[in-house]
Amino acid sequence: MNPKQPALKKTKEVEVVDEEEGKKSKSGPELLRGFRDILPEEQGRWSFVRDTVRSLAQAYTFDRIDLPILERSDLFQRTIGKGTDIIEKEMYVFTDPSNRSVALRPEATASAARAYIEHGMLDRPQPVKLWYLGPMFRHDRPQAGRFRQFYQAGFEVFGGEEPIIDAQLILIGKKIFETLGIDVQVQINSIGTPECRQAYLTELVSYFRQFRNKLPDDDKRRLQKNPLRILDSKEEVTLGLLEGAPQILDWLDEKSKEHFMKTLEFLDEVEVPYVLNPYLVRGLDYYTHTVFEFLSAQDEGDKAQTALGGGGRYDGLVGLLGGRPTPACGFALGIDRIARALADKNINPPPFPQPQVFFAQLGDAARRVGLRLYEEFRVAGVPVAEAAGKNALKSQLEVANKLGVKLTLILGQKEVLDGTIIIRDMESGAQETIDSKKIVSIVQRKLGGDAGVVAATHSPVADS
RNA sequence: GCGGCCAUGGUGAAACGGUUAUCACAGCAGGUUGUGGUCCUGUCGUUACGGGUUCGAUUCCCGUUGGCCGCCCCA
Repeated sequence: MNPKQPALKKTKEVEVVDEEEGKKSKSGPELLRGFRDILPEEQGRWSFVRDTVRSLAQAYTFDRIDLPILERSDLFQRTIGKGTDIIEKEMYVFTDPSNRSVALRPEATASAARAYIEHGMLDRPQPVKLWYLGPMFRHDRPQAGRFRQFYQAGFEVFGGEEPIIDAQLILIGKKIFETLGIDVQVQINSIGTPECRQAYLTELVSYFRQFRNKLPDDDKRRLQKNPLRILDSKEEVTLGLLEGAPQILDWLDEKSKEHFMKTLEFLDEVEVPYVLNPYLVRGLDYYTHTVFEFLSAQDEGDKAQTALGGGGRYDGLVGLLGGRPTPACGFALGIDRIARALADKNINPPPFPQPQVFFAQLGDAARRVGLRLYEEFRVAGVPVAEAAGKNALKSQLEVANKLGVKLTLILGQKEVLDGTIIIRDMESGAQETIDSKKIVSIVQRKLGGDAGVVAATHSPVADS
């Protein structure tokens, strides 16, 4: 294969040139830590997840919104909370060429709130229901089901304070998992308003202060930094102490209590089972009232990476960002983890429809005619596979065989001259030569209903 | 960010101080002229990278990078 030689040489040269910065010399290109490629063979599962999210979003009349991946870094610093890990050590923050501090979004709720304010969505009929899907970035230590670039689908409702909104969001999440065939447990809690939470925190801290010397280091640190987190400690000692600790539900004001009770009632109404988890707290500062998580029901016991989604109410967020105070509620789903859960459960979504027809050509005259034929088939909605780079008929048939097509069309010099084409049934090996003008309709007839299947199922929308 | 385990071709494995690193699958090229699914042959790796110990290293040591697991945290 002569033509390959120069190409190879060229890539080598390029590599050498690229070396100036890094020390890595002869090793190939490498993925950045925590980043990954989602390969064609995983796309079936991913599309299944994305399509399910999309269709339920539409069914519940949410409007799609696409938000930028890069935002001013203070958007996240102000909303997520200065003390949180996300802001303190996980955010990709850098200075852009115009010397502005920007960040790769670690989540999208803040962006959605920003968009809501910036585009005056408060002038639209409330509540405004938005959904999105896209990559998020956190510089966390990678682990199974945890990547530095990961995908989230999110649902946000702005401008509604009714508990029915909380309940419906939970229902939507639950339905998405149901459709996908994944069992999840809904855990729910209320952390009330910032005011009653503050009162509770004071109480909680003073409770644990008595046992300060007994506490493990991790929990001492939490007590200092983010006392609420002590609630989901895994330490034996702390778990024991927790039993006597004040419970947040007892500290909720009347309004918060009512909101929570109503949310639960609505959930009962639509028969969404939930587990009341008084220790459930979330990592972002902006939450108020209802918080919830979707946990993989699979492997209880060890809690690692089983949170497939979570969310809650964030009534203060829009106001915090300078908008008119607007109640809001939402949740996000971890697409990577869901895709992984499907793989673990061996749930294989309907595969991408494979082409049923293969086109084999011999010589340039046939290639030329083939190019035109290919268009005819495309217009007729019949996808045709080919191996245009190959010359020998034998190797083209090998490919056709591997693809498992029903029919192979063979076009050589002779057929081009005669205006015919050979159609070969791959199963029986039977061949017939037919008028090339009739080929599309004959193929359609031979494929019966199958040909049309192809177009429908998966719609490749960029990034969604 | 902390701790532990690991790293052999595209994939899955073998060799575990000693001659040209073995096997399977996949890929590519062939087994004469225009016909697939079997078969045969060839080809595909500076054993992740860098350094050290040694007469000699895939095998031992150190560093880097990456993966996995636990913690932290989160989706």
